[in-house]
Amino acid sequence: MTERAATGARPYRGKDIDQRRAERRARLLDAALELFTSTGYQHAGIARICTLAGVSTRNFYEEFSGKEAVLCELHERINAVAMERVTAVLDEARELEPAGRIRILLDAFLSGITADPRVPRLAYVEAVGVSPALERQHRRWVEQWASYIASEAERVAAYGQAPSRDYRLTALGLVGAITELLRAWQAGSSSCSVSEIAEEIRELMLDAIIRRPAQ
Amino acid sequence: MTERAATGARPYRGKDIDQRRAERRARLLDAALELFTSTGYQHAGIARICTLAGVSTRNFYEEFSGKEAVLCELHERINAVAMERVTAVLDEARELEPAGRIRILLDAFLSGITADPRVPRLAYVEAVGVSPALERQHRRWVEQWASYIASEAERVAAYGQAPSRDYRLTALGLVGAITELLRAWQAGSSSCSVSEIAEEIRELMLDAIIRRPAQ
DNA sequence: CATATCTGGCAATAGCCATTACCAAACGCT
DNA sequence: AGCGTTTGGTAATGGCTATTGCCAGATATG
Repeated sequence: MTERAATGARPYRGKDIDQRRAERRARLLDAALELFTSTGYQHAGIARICTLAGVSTRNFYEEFSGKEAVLCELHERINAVAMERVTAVLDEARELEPAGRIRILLDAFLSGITADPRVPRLAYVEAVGVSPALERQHRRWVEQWASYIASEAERVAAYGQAPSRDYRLTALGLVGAITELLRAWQAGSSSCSVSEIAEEIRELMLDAIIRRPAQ
Repeated sequence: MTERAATGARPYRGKDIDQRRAERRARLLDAALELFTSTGYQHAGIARICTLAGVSTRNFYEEFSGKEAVLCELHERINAVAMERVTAVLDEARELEPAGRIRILLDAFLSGITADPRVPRLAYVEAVGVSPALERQHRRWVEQWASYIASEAERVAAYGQAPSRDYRLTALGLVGAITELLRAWQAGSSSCSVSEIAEEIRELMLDAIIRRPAQ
């Protein structure tokens, strides 16, 4: 009688139960991305997100603990997807010379992140200064990107094209440079093109890594 | 009889009327800076700001139109003060060689902005993604700082130590690098010292400006 | 075909907080 | 010293929105 209560894997409305949950989740994330980047995170109401997603508020709370949880997941996904893409591309180019790897890394990252202008907007504007938790998450990713860049720099150094030194701060600065250029790009789409940004960052990065020992 | 209503410059409680207003304003700004950077802008209530400032909510609305106006003014002041300081220092060093000017510029900016950790926190974390108006204000200042750096770079170029080219994007990236390093510094005070940041940015900047024509 | 069970939408609730009306007290002028 | 005016604190109000309880409809199974 009551022992069937724990089933839950039975198809219901043509689809599996957690399949529908997943679809709702995806629609909610899409709608949230849209609203967070148009009306802004603060002024985006849960009701509106649900309406846009075609999901009731009841179901919203079945998936997320609140608005901030949605923002967290979006932020996490954006970074994870970008990181995965970059890692995959760099794994392909294992035999390439270090400087070429950096070019590849940047192209992969930038083409991915600028495919949808809402993505950099969410990651670099809307998700800033929201809560201590999100701030920690953001710092974690920044550190991760920085150490990724630093390890590539060390590879260049091992190749003999750059001095052997601690690249942590340099990498952190480069992450900031990329972030700011993307933020500017996203704010006014007329000010500069993606290829210009890519070119600029590439030069900035190579100059910072292949640095003359001292001045 | 009623014509005296427009006076308002008569001393009231020992002090002039607009003098007291100015003092209240200052106290409110101080209290807001403190709360915005501790509990965060969003979760900082107007009542708390007033309590901390020793000012009633009534007087708050006499000075500011709302919480966001306070944040705007803080953001504006921080940038204006920093810009003034940098301009003053550079005016002194009019005869210095261009590369030395850049060193001076950075030292002045960094020593000023890091004197109070709350300042970079407010400018680079709390004031981000709050409203379209604040975002515009932020962009205005970023552009201003970037063009300032760009003009210094052109000075280096004119001196013959750097190629003559468009430095706008480079400067924008450098602003981002500075911002990110300060954001990291402010987040965890143990990760890096101000002097390390200063050193790093100096190198980053000089390398980016005194760039080999092409590679 | 009927019933027990699950699902999801609607609307009520409840808490929070900005904003302002009002009143009491302080102050300067005559 | 008294009065009219200005000041400032307090407390009420009003609106907004996140959150959840409840019910009607849908669904699979016996």
